Amino acid sequence: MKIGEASELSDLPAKTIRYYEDIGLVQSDRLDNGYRDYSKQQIHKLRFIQRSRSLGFTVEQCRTLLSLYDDPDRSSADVRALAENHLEEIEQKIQELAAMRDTLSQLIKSCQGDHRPDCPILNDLAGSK
Amino acid sequence: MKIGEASELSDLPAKTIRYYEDIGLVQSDRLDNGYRDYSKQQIHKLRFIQRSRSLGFTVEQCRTLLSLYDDPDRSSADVRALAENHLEEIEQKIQELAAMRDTLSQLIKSCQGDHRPDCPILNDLAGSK
DNA sequence: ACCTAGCCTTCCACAAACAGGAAGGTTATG
DNA sequence: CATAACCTTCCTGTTTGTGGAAGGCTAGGT
Repeated sequence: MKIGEASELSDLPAKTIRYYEDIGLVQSDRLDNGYRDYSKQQIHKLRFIQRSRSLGFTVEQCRTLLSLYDDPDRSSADVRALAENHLEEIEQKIQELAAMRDTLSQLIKSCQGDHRPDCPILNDLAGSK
Repeated sequence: MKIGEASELSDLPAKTIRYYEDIGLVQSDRLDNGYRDYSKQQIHKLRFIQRSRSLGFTVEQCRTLLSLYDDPDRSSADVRALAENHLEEIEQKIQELAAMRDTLSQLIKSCQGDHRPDCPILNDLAGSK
């Protein structure tokens, strides 16, 4: 199976698949003409990565997850620890964004948004109390 | 005032201030020895940028905000539109992260996290239903 | 036989927003 | 006069890809 089909099946752009190969995340076989050739196994890995990335894991975390997946002697505690770590980061990010959201919506509410230059948003950014 | 003090007053690393100058966001005067020299006005701008960045505006948005701030003929509607735009992006990001969080915490909950290799997290990533 | 379309290849450049570090100049102080 | 604490410029690396150039392979149509 060539990269175009692998792309559709894995829901990853061909360019991204080549990139993942570049950084050693997934290998590929080659046809006689030099085209990349993917087995079902490799498509499976690509989908695994796609799913992991969609949950926000970094590429390096995906690398670790893949190696855990490939290791029959893994302990689920390791996987869980990785996931918990990631979850905490996500939750922290949400907190930060929520704080921004709250401040911003306050500011927006207080701004008339008309043709006049007077603007509480700019006043706030400028540090005027 | 030299960059060290400007850094403390603006709560921006000196390195970042130099970077902002590089990309034309804030200028600086120079002393005879070549050191950067900042006026109160310029510190004020740096703080404006710091505050804007802390609310998640991109550097380019900061550039626009600064130019609006400097323009006495601006209309507050323009500022407000920019802020609303940004707010929507933040809210969308929060939605995405919340979805990740929900999925992840479900998966974590379902995983024993012990010495055994059996792991629902990996199973999910692998696409097994 | 030739042309075109649609695949595929490699390689290079760019994105955002800085951080780290090298190599070296300046200034105040002990 | 040496040292510390500033400051300077310049180069590299980070993360995760995307866009494009230049060119090879293959099938189908005329």
